[in-house]
Amino acid sequence: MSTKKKITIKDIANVLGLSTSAISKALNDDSRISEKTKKAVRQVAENLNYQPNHLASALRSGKSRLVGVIIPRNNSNFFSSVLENIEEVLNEKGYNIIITQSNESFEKECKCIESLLFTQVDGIIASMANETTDLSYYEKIKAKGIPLVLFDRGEMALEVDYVGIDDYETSFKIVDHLLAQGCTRIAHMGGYDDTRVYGNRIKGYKDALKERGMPIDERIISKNKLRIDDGRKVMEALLELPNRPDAVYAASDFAALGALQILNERGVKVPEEIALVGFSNEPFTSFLSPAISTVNQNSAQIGKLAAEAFLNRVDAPVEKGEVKKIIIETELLVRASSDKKIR
Amino acid sequence: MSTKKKITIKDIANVLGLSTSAISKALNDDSRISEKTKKAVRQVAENLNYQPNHLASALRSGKSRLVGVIIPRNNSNFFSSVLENIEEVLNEKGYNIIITQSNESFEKECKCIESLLFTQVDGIIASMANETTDLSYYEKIKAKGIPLVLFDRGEMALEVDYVGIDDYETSFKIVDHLLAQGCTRIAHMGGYDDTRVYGNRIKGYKDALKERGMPIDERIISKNKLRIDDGRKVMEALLELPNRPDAVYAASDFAALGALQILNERGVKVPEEIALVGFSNEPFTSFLSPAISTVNQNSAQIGKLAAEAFLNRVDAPVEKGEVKKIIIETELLVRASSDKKIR
DNA sequence: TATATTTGCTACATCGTTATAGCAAATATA
DNA sequence: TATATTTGCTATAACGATGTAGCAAATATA
Repeated sequence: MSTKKKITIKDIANVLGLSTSAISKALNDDSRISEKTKKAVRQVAENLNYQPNHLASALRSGKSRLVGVIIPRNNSNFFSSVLENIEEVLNEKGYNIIITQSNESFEKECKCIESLLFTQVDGIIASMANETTDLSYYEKIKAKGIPLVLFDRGEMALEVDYVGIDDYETSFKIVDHLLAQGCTRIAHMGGYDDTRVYGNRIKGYKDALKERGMPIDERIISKNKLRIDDGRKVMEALLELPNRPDAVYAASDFAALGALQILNERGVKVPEEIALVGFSNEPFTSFLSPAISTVNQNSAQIGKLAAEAFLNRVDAPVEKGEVKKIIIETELLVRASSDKKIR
Repeated sequence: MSTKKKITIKDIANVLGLSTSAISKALNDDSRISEKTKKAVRQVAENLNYQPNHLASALRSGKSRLVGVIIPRNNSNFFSSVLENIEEVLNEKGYNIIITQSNESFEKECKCIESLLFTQVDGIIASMANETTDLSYYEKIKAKGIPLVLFDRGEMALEVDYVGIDDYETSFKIVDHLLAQGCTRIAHMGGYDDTRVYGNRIKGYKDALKERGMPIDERIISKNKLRIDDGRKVMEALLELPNRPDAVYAASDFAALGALQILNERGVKVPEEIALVGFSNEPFTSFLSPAISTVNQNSAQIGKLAAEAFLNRVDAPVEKGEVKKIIIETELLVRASSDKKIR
């Protein structure tokens, strides 16, 4: 009943009168073992219900077949979709993933790295916490020669592979869309611009306006944490202005939600009086009325590409192999909140 | 520069002219090593930037200090909150967690179990996929003597520790609340009743009505996957009925959302004409207008208790130690969708 | 003072695999 | 037929830690 006794390759070896090396090779499909023996070994392994001891092989081979993933927080659809795809790609190659959450805290992020290294992961795929500016822990990973791939929240300063979207370019798409809707005064709810992502969105927004010959008014540009409440407060302030904006581009769906709540509460017509666009395609944006236009970041693709970047690094020589920065296309999802039905 | 060379206890031993056993013992704070030596060892370890090899100690000690967690899907707030708390409790005790997702598929769930066992986890904390009825894989975990804790989606059939809410009792709370609001015809959007969770909610709903002397009408009880679209379809059908319900209790927030969309689209006043209550406290329920009343499942507590249940199993003799079924209180969050302001 | 106990360490085996070297038999090549 | 190569396996030593046995010196007990 109780399978207390653990079956090892030694047991298989005893049954077949072979050496443990032969068993190990047979199970790993080594060319120097005859087909006949392999078949017999596999048969016996199954009969005995043999389960390879991962720890032993990892210790001996120096490969744990474990990949650590660090995400800021697992409450957004974006990250859970990225994770799902990383897992799918890596599982196929025999890797398991260990997921850790930094909770947007630099300190916790360091702990995550520590414990992943402790667990002897073969690589780390990470999205940095917003508050992280000290890159020494990431340098430590690199120094150990462990493949490191960043996604979404990266740092160009770090010489590592990166997969993300073009935030700058996406701001152009949004601004152009709003201009095409006839908007002439587009406000921006931005994140703190010391994070690359939000900085680029702000920069793209300003450059787009400039290139289209529109004025930039700092009074309708805000920077904060982009939570629902931030969106509410900023929207309230915007409505107080002598000349209201006729569009709001929020760099986060949560801020956009806050803005929409205020607009609905005040009876401001969306999109007729003020058009609204968010960012990230959180599922709830489509639940609301009006549904909020937003940006699909192709999270599935980001996950797949990040996993593949890791796999390439494992094979390819790590040293001096020109890091890859992969930027993928975003898709502007135009919904009711910014669709004036103009043709 | 490149720390290619790995530092082991052997290196520390060489520096100090001691044996490796002495180093191991010193680092593990063995009483048979003098304070002076311990201090010296710790000092050298730090100087050399020694990182213990987890695989080696896991192999030798037979304890990996890894705990596997299986969740159906990581897109709900509930699971991500449970995870966060499991991690917090276990990290503190020196455990790392490996998160796997079954995607609600029995087949994938089996793979998750396989790969967790392969990774030699010290225990598994799981919430079962809805379609799982064959418990043989879970029996396999038990047979191996590895602590197993189920949460939320469990099976009484399995003799293992369990942490969850009282779905049956919660249905009483909801029905009573709706009755108190003056509702007399309460519809139920339920899940498939072969899953314990949904079965209990349905049972609680019916028994509550019975106990309060209300009739049960099968025509206003539906069973499906409780996605947004299911909620929409069922709500449409309910509105077609000759005698509409004046309240809807949906066993999922997503179904409740679908229902609300239809009600809003048709101009049915919520809660005046039809009151609505969901289940799970997904964040979006509070974003909507009207905000949907729902049930807070105390996910944080579930996570903490599940982790603690595992820790207890590790210490306590596993055999015949009466399994613990922990049921925690839920909280009904009354919001606009069911609050008729009656006193 | 003789014996028992404690202290502080060393030597060695071990966890379950895999990597390396090597060897006999079978097969290919000259 | 003699030599080279391939095939199919064995023996042995790791990987890096830890647990057990044991031993000398220091300390306690009789």
